[in-house]
Amino acid sequence: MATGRNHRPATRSRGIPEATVARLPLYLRALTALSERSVPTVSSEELAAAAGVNSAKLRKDFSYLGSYGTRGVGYDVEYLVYQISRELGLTQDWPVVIVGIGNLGAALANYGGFASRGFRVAALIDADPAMAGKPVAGIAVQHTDELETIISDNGVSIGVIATPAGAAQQVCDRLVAAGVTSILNFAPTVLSVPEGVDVRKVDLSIELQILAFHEQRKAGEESAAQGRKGPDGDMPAVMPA
Amino acid sequence: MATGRNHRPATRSRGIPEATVARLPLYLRALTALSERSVPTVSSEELAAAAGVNSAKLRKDFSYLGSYGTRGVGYDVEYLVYQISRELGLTQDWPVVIVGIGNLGAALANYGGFASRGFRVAALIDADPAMAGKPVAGIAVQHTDELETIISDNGVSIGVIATPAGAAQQVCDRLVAAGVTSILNFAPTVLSVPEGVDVRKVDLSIELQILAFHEQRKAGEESAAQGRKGPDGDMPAVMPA
DNA sequence: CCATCTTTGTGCACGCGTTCACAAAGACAT
DNA sequence: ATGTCTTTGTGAACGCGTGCACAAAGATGG
Repeated sequence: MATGRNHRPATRSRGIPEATVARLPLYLRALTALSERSVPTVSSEELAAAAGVNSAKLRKDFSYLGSYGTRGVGYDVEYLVYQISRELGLTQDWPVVIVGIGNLGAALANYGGFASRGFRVAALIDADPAMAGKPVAGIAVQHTDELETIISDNGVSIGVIATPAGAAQQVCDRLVAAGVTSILNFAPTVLSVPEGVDVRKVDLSIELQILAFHEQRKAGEESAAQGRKGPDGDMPAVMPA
Repeated sequence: MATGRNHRPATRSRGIPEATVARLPLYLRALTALSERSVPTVSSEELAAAAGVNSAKLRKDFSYLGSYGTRGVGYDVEYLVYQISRELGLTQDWPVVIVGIGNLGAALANYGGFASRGFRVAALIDADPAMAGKPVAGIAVQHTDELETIISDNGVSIGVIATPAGAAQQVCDRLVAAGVTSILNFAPTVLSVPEGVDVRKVDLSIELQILAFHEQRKAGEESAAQGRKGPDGDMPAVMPA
C-alpha cells in the first residue's frame, strides 16, 4: 500500500527504479575518481565505460534524477558528484553500528570504504565479555548489553550484522526494537523483519555457489562436443521412496 | 545485491534462468537445515517460508530442474538436496585461491561457509613478502610470485580477490592468464575480463549506500507530512561553470 | 545568422522475472 | 473403486529493466 503515487510531473520524480539506485554508487565512484584527476566534464560514453555499464542505460539512469547534462558536451563532474551524493543521502552523516566483532566484523571495522562516504562507525558490539574494552580499528568494543543504549544515544538507524548465523535473528530483533530501520546482514540466515525495515544481505557462500554453477556449465559445454559426461549426463536414478 | 555481469543472452545453459540459479543456494541452505533435523518431506509453502521467498516462485524454480515433487505430499528433502547440489556443481571439489590476505582476506580464509560446500581453500596469496610463510587459518601464505604455479598445479578455476582496489585489475589479469575463469571480487573496482570469464562482485560500500538511499527516503516521507522540506526540497541552484 | 557536429534525453519494443490461478496428479479414507 | 483432499506444476498476464535508435538541444565554426 506504500506506493500510491505513480505520477511523474516531469519535473522531478521520486520514483527512481531500484536497479538505478543500485548503480548510482557505481557512477559516484567513477565520478569521484575523475574529480580527483580534475577532469571537468565527462560524456555518457566515457563514464559508462568507467563504470562498466551501457551508455544508454547510464543516460536513462541520470534522466530519473533530472536533466543534469549539457547536450554536445556531457556532464559536469563536480555537479554530478554532488547531485548523486545528495540523492543517495551521502551529504549527511550516517552513524553505523557493527554487531559481531569476529574476523569479519573486525575486517569491516577496518574497512576504509565506510568512512569515506558519510558513514561513521559509531560503535562495535560483541556478545563476548572478553572482547569488551578491546580496541578494534581504534574503537573500543562494547558489550551487547549496551546495544539499546548505543543505538538510542547515537541515533543509529543503520546496523551491520556480522555475527554467527545462530545469533543473527536475535540481534536483528534487538536492533529493530531499538530503532534501527536498515540492516546489512553478513550472517548466512534469512532475517525476518517488520514492515518498513530494509534488509540487504551479503552472502559469501552463495556467491561462490553461483560461480560454481557457471563454472560447471562451462566445463560441461566444452566436453559436450566429445564424450558424453555433461552435467546432466548421468541421472542418479535413485529416488528415495 | 551482488551483481554478476557479462552473461550472454540465450546461451544453452540448460535453460535455467539466472534469477533461479541465484536462489538455489538459498533453498539448499534451508533444505540442509531440514535434513539435519531429519525432516523427510517439505511442502513448497513451508520451504518457501524458510527461504524467505514466494511459494509460487519456488515451485517454478524447481520446475526448471525437473519434476522432483510429489503432488499432495511435497518434496523429499534428501533427494532435493542432492539434486540442487548436483545442479550447482557442489558434488565436486572446487579448489579456490584467495589473493590479498589483509583483514578481509584473512576473514574469508577463516570463514567456515567456504569449506562446508565443496569449496576448498587451495592457497592464500599476498604481495607482501613479510606475509609469506605466515599461517592464516592454518594455511601458510604464499607470495604473489607463486600465483601462476599455484593455479596451474592445483587446477584452480575460481579466484577470490580481496586486495586493495589499486591492485585488483592486475591480480585479475594474472589469475585469468593462469587459467582462472570465475572471479569473486571484493575490491571496489570494476574489473574488465575477457569473454568467457565470470565476475561477481561484493561491494560493502555500495550496499551501505543503497541502504542510505532508502533510509533517507523513509525520513523524507515522514517529515513531508509537516512543513518540513523534503529530500528534494532545496535545489542548490549552483551550477558550477 | 546559418550550417554542421556532438551528445543528451527518451519513446518504443522486447525479453526476463514474478505472480496468479487452476487443472492435473497423487495420497488417503471409506 | 470412488470420492475427497492436498499440493504440485504451469499457462498466461503483467510489470520492470534494458537497449535501440532518433529527435531535440546546445556548442562550434564560418
